[in-house]
Amino acid sequence: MNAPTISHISCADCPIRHRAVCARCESDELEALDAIKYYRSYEAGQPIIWSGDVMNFVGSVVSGIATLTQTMEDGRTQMVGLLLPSDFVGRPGRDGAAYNVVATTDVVMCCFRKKPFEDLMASTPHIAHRLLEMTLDELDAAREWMLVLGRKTAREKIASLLTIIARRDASLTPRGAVNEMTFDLPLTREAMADYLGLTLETVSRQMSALKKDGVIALEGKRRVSVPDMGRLFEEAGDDSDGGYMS
Amino acid sequence: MNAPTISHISCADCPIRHRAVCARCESDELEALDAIKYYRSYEAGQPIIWSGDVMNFVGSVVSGIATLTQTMEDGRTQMVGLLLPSDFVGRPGRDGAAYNVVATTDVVMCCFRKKPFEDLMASTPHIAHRLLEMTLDELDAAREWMLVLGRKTAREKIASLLTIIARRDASLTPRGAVNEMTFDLPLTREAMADYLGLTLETVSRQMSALKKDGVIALEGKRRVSVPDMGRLFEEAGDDSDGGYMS
DNA sequence: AACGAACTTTGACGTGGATCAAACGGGACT
DNA sequence: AGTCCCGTTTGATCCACGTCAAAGTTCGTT
Repeated sequence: MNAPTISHISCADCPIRHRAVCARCESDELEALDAIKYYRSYEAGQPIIWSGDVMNFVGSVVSGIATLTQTMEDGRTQMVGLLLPSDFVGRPGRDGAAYNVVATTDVVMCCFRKKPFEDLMASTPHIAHRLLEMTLDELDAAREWMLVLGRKTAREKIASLLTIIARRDASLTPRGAVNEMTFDLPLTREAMADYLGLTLETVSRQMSALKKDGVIALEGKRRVSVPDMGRLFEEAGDDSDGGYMS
Repeated sequence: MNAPTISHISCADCPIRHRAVCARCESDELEALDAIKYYRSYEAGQPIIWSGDVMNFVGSVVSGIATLTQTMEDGRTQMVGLLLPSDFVGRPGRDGAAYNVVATTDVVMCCFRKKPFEDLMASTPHIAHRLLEMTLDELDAAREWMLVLGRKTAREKIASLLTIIARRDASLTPRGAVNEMTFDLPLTREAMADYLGLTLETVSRQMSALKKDGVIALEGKRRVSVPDMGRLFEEAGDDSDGGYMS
């Protein structure tokens, strides 16, 4: 498993402080992006994009958390991606959205109108390359998740999700390689279930089981403490530390 | 769901007749690709790339079928992609392979050494753009498959797989929108199970059930006739015809 | 403080698919 | 023709997770 590349598309003065702006950014690129950007806010629970809609923008999440989901006619839904600050939304060159994007907390997006962005992409190879790297990262993540969905038990699925959230949280506020950590779950039990291909009851039961077994501790419903990250990786069935240690 | 973009990377004289070479190909691009290409053959069952290996090439499948799989320590394996002729393998800019690639039939690949290919990419925006489109297609496919793995029943999973193979087969040998078709299954029951997150016994049982119910007919073990594609799409739980009709 | 709404936990029970096991092709060798 | 090997089918049983139902928790509102 390659460590995800840290690279994203961002205008010059977007308040994304969560990751360093890509070192290869040229100032003229930033200015050009700056000229076509605008901000949009969404409230928790509000849809950002509906599958099939015409999408006339692309953009990055500045703050908050959004989910990418697919739904069947009968209501069964599967989350196919989790969007955290600095994540990119949109598919240059495609007109329609393929998934539902919903804000799970209040969300601020930094948007670029699609046409000018595509023009900029055509004239700025760096941006196209970074976009390719980001898309390859997403593809890796999606395929890793296919293994989780297809072959892991409920307990392993929960542990895998906690691992992913812990890893992303650690990369937002780096503190070196530590063996214990605590973080907030940004998802309801139902959203976790949609991510994992489980029911919310099973998620709840497995969370309780992991707590009983001392793998995690819960403060309230949402705050999770992991006394031993190595133990959590084992529970997830991962053959590595998932790129968390370094 | 967007119809997948038909676009791929191919040298000038590769015998890929299965899809038209991208119309935007400039002849100088083709010549440049031609200069760095070489062919490799693999026998059925032979590994092409092992996860974690250093990959010093990228390339396209010319003939045959290969699978992309991930494996856990204890042997559980999940297929994360199916490579048919004209599909691209490799991740420009990445050194290590993230998955196992195995030839399921005899396979011929048209390879490009990675470094020269990356140089060419840097100097030829068209190639980078096409690669981005292909990666976006793969991402869409992976995410669609996440819904299958996470939320569909065994019977729906089988029907979904048959739908995909029928669709790809139809695009290789176009014959207009027809309601019945027959094709060869390029996979063993075990490979189907690995794709679907099931056991081979369950795959076999569900195939028998679909046969008993008249959704499919089997000639031998591998040849499948579908008297009514619409019926198959319904069985797959798809809200659309999966892009097959046109 | 009392209420209600949304989320979560827990229990009892049913079932779809996994597991274990055995038999059944069909093609490639003697 | 026989037999070996590999893939496939089918059967019997089990269990992880889904389903249905009820109670508990948290938090905002009156």
